[in-house]
Amino acid sequence: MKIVSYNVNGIKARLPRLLEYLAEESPDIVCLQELKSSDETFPEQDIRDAGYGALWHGQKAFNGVAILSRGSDPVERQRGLGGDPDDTHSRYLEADVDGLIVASIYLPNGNPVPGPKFDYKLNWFERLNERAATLLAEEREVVLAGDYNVIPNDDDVFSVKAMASDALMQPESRQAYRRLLAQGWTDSLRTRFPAGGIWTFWDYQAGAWQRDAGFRIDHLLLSPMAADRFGDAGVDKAYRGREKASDHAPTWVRLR
DNA sequence: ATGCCACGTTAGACGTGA
Repeated sequence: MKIVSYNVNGIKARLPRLLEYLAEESPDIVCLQELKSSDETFPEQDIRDAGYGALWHGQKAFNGVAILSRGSDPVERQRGLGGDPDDTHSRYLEADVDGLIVASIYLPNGNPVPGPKFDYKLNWFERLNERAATLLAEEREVVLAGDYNVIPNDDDVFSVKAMASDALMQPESRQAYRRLLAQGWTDSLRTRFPAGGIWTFWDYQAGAWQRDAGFRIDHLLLSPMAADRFGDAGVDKAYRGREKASDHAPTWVRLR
């Protein structure tokens, strides 16, 4: 089964690309981020007509996450993370999908550094890690899929120098990601491509796509039981080159 | 050092992204 993480950068603007993707690739599960849509304007019927059940956690203008499942309805387990009752951002959604636990994650960007947005990112990351530890304790097949807004290693970015001061590759961001992995999660794409050099995002600006100036920030983490079923992982890079594309490409893992 | 480009909101720029 193919499980996808796709930051669509606005589901209204990206709906033609998303429907194409569903029709052409027939992924089994799709975790979406950056819906930029309130709950009321989520295109439920279009997605249902494409053969997918959906669960979404929207927000007006920015953030927003969803989980799509081909031929079934995801069963909600949790929306939002615990640990901060004042957090109003829609960045986390967790569901049971045909026996698999799946989370769609949109971790805060955190720029500029330093500042309150970076503090929020690190705090949110700690809350995610607490949730992840709870999920591991269930000893089930779990996939944590999303835009983590973290470049894990120097070989996950086109230019270390160009991004050195960015929140995506600050030591604190990387350490939080490493602490998450150290709980026992498997980074699918890293497992498939241990030498790095694989990008999931290319900026709209400065001809980044044409220069292949990208980096890897969309990750699918597997619990030990899910990792036992690991088959393959990759990036459907061609979708980044289409008309009216998102700045992220669909990133996927295949479980046997 | 800053803007580049794109989206959403909402009718002129501005907030946000990364």
